[in-house]
Amino acid sequence: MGIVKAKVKANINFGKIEKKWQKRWEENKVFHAKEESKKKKFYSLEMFPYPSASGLHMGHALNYTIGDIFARFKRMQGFNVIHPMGYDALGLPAENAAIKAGIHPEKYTKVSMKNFTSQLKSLGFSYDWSRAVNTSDPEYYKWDQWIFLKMLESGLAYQKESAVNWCSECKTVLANEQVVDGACWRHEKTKVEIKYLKQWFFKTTEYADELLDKIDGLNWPERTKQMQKHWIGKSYGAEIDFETNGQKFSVFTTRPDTIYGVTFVVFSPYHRDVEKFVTKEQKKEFDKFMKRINSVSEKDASLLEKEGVFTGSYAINPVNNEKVPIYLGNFVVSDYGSGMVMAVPAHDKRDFEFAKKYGLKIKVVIDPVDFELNENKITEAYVGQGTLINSGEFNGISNEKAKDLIVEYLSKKKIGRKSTQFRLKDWGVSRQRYWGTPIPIVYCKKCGAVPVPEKELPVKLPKKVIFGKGNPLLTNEKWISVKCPRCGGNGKRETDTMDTFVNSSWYFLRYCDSNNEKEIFDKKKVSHWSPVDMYVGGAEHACMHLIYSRFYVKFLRDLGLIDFDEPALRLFHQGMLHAEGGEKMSKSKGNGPDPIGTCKKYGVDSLRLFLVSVTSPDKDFEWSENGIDGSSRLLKRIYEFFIHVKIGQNSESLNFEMNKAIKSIGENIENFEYRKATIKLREIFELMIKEEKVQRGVLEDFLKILNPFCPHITEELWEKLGNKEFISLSSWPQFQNLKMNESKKEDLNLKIIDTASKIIHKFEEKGQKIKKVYFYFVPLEFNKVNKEKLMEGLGKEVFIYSVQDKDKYDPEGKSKKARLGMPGIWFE
RNA sequence: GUGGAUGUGCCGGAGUGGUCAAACGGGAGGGACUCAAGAUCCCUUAGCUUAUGCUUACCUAGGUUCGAAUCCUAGCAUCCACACCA
Repeated sequence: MGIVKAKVKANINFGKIEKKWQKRWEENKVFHAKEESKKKKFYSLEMFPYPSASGLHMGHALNYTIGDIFARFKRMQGFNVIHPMGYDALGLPAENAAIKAGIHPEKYTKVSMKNFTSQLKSLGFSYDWSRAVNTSDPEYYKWDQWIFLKMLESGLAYQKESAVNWCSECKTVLANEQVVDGACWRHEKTKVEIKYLKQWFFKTTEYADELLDKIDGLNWPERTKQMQKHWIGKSYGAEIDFETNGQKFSVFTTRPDTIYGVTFVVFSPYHRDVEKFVTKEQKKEFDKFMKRINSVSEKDASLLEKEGVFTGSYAINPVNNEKVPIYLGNFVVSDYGSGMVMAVPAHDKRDFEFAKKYGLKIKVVIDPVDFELNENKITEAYVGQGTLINSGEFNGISNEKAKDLIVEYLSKKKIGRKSTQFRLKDWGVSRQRYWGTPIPIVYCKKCGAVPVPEKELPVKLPKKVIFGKGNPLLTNEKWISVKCPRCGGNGKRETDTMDTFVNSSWYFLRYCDSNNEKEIFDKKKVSHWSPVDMYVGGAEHACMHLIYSRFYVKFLRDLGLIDFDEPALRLFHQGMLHAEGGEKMSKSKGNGPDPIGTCKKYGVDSLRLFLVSVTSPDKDFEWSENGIDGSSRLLKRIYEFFIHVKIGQNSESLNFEMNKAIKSIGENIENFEYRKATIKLREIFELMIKEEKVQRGVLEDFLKILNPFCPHITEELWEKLGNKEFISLSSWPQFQNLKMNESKKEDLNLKIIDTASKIIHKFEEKGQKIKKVYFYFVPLEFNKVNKEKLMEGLGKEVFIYSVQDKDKYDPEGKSKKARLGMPGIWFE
């Protein structure tokens, strides 16, 4: 019999309940978003996933749980919520699978997406699946191509030569991530070479100022904003014209005040004109140097020690006509400024290091004033302030002042000018691979690069290509050969595809009208739902994706397609999930718990609750099997309680506490303090089970505040209470100012008496006699206290004031200490 | 190096200047129920000790205050991001 009893007790079957409600939600289109609603809209979005073959991982589950809780909460608050999901389906892994396992990327992606969809559905997220987008669908990337054409028309898309990583074995370009220790990921022995290809760029720099200026208006995490600012990196300085072999080139500097201290000039090895400067004598050294540099990834380059080589040429400093040697240096960034720097070793750390290494001259031009800087004994660069010396007519001027004066002087002489520079580069969008959006361009011998006409879009990816050698698109001759759209002559298609960040830069707009076949989206629909009100995703996208989408939105706005400036008003980054034991989770180690398996074992609601109750969602946390067991236990107890609870009048204090919980949990969710909310839920549950009977309203309120976290079990219990409608569509309980105030007033008096007598006791212990006690209350509380009670409780003469009283007796300004719950106190 | 964040008991973490030996969860120990296990429930979990008691406690050192985990100053440590941007 004991076994039977146990069975009855453990009667909750999470899996069955989950399936039941997921099916009902879907059948009743509970989470479909419709424009006609009179309610205020709310756009709740999580970053869409790349559908990889390995399926959903716990990080996804965390990301989407955080977003789903928010969306469900907003829905209950009465907003018309749009909460879509889709797939960022184009990308390298699918192509790698084709190369390594012979699976066509299309098939790989289809299977992965199907798998993702069923997994996401089984986790009970409240998505409107009817709006799903798939970026590998020609009906989607058609609009990527359309935007490309618009960029081209606006002069924002252009071609220029740019360096790429090249593997001579694969005969293909490698992404930075495919470069491992300077060699190809598939051919360890094949060193990566640098090749220059003509590639397409988007002029992100055109919007640099706006991208920078609008950051402050965003309700985004501070560090993300900081990162974007740094990424855009606006700096003020001057361009100065140097001359060599009769050719002028301008150098950007933030330190024009040190122009007289230039002792050499350094070019980036990737500078376009580098070879022009290399003399015959230095050719050998130059070649040796270039061989050592074998990745375009500046990350790699930055790990190298400072290295350089003399070109054999000299440049002339325009202010004093000094001849200085031209070097190449691996620390100079090719895309920043003009790809070259004037080196002032005495006053710049990097230049100093370089000069020491190659025995170059060091010339001091700023006198630190409080100590002497000797050129022969200098051990590190002096980057501080001071007075100019060795600087011709500018000697004796403070270097800060000299900055402006020298720029003025340069402009007058027409050898330089004021300038601002951005670290932000134009966005190179060409990728020499298959599984991306084809660039809608045809090359014609007569007409050059000709855009494919809009009505011929989409340019679809051909299915028949060969993977593994070179760019797969080059292997389909039939697809490549087309007539030139302009002259009708023989042309060839562009075989580069676009960076996949292109696809993700505007997907959130397409969600608003994802099935539109006629246009990119309906303007009205987008302006109804957008911009995104709440965006949840990983911090790793702080720069790339989140800048590119801001850029796209500004561009589409200027095209007149949308009427707002920023893609997402509020942003939240979830924390990183670590495997049990603290290591990073990785597929290779196999130490990541699988969300689907976990749900089967403990239930979806248990997982959801656990994911947000360990720590605050923006902090990293460690997976714990025990922890989820704890969450699961709580849900079982809740279920158990609801099955057996007697409905009837409960204590007044439970009503009061429930009311408080409604308020604070609502605030907690709004601020992503999910953990605190779950703590309150536990507390209120503990109070509830102490009651003999509980009112129906209290039970329902409890289910409602639990619903965003645990939607399945709450639907089930909601129905068991006799409700016909979905709890997911019910409204968040109203917070009311309940009575209880009476007793609170008592509390305040008692509390003050208690505290004050403690202090009095201390004073009197020290031998100080106290006769009078003065209290200074905040105005709100001033009326709530009772002077007689205080006198009685303390046995002293009591004076009470409001903080605002002008003629209060307050010798030590104790009234300033008053706050809610505790007055300022002064004794005599 | 630059920018940001953080330091609380065995662990994860709440925490408003007084109600803090510090919520909640996990872990550990003990007990109840059971033939037993699981589940569930109860208790304990800084030290002395068992008293409405004392001592030591919220990174360290100072300070403000009648009173500090909470405010200020300095230091130390940890984490994250960007890393040679001229």
